[in-house]
Amino acid sequence: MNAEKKLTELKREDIIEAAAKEFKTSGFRATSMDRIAATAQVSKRTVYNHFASKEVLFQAITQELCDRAMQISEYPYNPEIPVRNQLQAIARQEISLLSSAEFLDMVKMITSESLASPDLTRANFESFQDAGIGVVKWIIEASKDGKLAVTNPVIAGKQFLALIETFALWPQLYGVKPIPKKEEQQIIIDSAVEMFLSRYGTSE
Amino acid sequence: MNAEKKLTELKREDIIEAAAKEFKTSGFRATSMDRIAATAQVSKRTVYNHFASKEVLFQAITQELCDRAMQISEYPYNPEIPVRNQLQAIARQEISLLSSAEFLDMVKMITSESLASPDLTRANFESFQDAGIGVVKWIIEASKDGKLAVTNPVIAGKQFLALIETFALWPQLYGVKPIPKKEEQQIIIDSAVEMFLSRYGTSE
DNA sequence: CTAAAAGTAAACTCAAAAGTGTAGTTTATT
DNA sequence: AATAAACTACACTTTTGAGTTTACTTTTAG
Repeated sequence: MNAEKKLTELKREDIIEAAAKEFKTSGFRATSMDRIAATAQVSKRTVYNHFASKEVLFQAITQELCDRAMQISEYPYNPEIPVRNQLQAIARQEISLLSSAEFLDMVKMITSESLASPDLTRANFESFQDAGIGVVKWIIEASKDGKLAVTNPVIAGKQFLALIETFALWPQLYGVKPIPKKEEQQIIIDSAVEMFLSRYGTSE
Repeated sequence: MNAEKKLTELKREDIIEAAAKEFKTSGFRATSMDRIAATAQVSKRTVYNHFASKEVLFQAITQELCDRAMQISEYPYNPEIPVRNQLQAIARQEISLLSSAEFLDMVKMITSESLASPDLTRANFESFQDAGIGVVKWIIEASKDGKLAVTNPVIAGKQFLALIETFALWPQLYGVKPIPKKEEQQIIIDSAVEMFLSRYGTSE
């Protein structure tokens, strides 16, 4: 009787799924364990049998979402392709991450909690810290190859991401603007790449 | 017996001051009315005599802080001064706003609440919306004067602010970095101005 | 001086929500 | 079939915090 997953595993998944949904829509404090149990269609006691406390459950979820969202950001430099094209590709990649509802929900969730209780989300920030590192590496390689004139790659990397985030992350985080559509994304990409290359591009 | 302010006015100010302090450090939900009363050295009943509810008190405070923080952002264009210098002045002004602990506390406060309950802080966003408008106006004037080659002033304005905020606002909001010191501020200003002019500067 | 207006302390109601204990039921394993 | 492990319903304790009531004191204004 083990063709399917064991009951206890199924329950655990139900709980995680329900909690993720509730935390995303309402945040940590506004979500009660009773509600999570109800949504998961599971006894509250079962929730506590799997997760010792609300905080443990929250961290389990954010950490998993965080890891999943962050793993897509290595950009190998390729000397055969013009830097402009590579930059566009990087920007496209970044913007597609920012434009996923899942990512945005996670940022909201973590932001709203981190401001109130920094300890709860400290682990997540370690992930975020390294978010821009892929771009920086790429910039260093491109500079070595003489295709960019960058003296401070970390600053340059942040600038590049800032030019994207100011249109495709912060306004959405505050609910001021919806996630940009394809054409808007293209405008954002072009404006960022154009500015970056104006500043740091060489001959080309 | 009216040489000084009336008692009731003093009490009201004490309450506002205490509430502002508590909301700033702990946010809306984590701050209790008992605590505000204690900090203000006032009876809890007195708090409720002045402010009908916690929300009313919160909105009174954020709105005032918001108005105060936002009024400093008109940048008249001056054709006699090189655009580079004017841009530096604008950047300095912006960064000095972002670098005030008061402003940052307010952003934290409003952010953490707005993500959990958007209604509570909707009024504040109207103020924020117009934050970048002074820069945009300046860019338009400078373009008319032929000193900048900008096709979309709104985008350009956002980009300029983004280049500052990515170093002097977002990291501080998330508690990752402290408010930048004078020398760091200068680096931020220079990097933003340099990039902006590389992209949009004319002859010069 | 006196009445009204405002403040005070402390006990109170009420609701929400975290987490626990228990007794009984279902599922899995041997 | 029997036993252990997991789940369930539900009652329970405890804490926290918003907002109120009450009985009393202080301040202000006529």
